[in-house]
Amino acid sequence: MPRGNCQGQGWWHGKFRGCGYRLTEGREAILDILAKSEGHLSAEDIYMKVHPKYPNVGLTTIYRTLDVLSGLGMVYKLDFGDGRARYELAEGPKGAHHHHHLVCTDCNKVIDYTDFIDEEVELLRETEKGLGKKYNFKITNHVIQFYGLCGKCSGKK
Amino acid sequence: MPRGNCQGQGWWHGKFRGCGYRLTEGREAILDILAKSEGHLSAEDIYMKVHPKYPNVGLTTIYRTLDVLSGLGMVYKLDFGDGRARYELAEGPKGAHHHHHLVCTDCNKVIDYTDFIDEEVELLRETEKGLGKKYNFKITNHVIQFYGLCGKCSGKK
DNA sequence: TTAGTAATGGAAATCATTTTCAATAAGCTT
DNA sequence: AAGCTTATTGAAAATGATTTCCATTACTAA
Ligand SMILES: [Mn+2]
Ligand SMILES: [Mn+2]
Ligand SMILES: [Zn+2]
Ligand SMILES: [Zn+2]
Repeated sequence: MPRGNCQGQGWWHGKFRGCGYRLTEGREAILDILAKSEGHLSAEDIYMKVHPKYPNVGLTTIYRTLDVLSGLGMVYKLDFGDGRARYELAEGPKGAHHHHHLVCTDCNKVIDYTDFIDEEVELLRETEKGLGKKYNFKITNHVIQFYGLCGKCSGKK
Repeated sequence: MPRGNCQGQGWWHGKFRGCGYRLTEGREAILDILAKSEGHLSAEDIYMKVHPKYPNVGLTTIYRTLDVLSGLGMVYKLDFGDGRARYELAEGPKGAHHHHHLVCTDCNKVIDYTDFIDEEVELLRETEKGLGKKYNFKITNHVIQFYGLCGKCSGKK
């Protein structure tokens, strides 16, 4: 039963099974919600969405599954500073959609942006290579977030 | 008593007072610890260090002060995924020391790096300008972190 | 002084996430 | 199809970082 690092091929059935995980109703439900919701959902958000159709899937399973998924690199666990973790699919059914985030520190609005992504990604690639070598790190991921005030919030009091 | 956004001049006495905050023993102690510790301290870490000398400063005050400080932009509140917030001074007594982070997802070791900082900062400046205009955001801060396995952890089992 | 208000600490409350544990279900082997 | 092994599960309880309460104290300005 090979666990651990199982970067694999296609979509989830195979990936899951290939890594020794069992494919259960709850796990599929969660993945489905993540795939179609296209947002930044908290564990509880997901629970709310899964519950109507699968009332027997508990919050604990949501947390556990999210953990497995982010361990497999299928899901990113994000922190926007609002006290709860948020999750998004690493890549949709039809390929990646790499983006970074713009976060309003006042109302917590989050914008996905892809502008400048190419330049950023290129620089990141080089940086990762350089840092990896210099500090002997095997870099697998990065986070770039800009914080500030959205239009609505900067025109407040 | 002008509160809120008080981006100011020099070092803390002035900044604090200028923003209508009172400079108290506890606050000074916390700032001192942050200034000399040069790490990524949690609220409790700070409490531990402050307590011997100022046994009458409570954890609650640590949290409150840290909040004020990050509100003033004097301190960065960081999340490395280990379940507690960590703090670092935004700029030391002798000027800024802008850096980004390299985080081991296994042992939570954190490395401050300044390599590539110039290129990164330049790109960030442009990106901020572009994003700010396009999304009508007043960007005040950014976070760049690379995640991966440190040498020790990548050579594990 | 004196009043007005900011700041404090200790205890209690919050609340997201984890842990425990007995029950159940997946996938594999007959 | 039935049995077996063990991953997975849900509910409830535990955890633990951060907040909130509130009565008390410390500043500041007039
Ligand atoms: Mn996103
Ligand atoms: Mn740092
Ligand atoms: Zn906003
Ligand atoms: Zn490590």
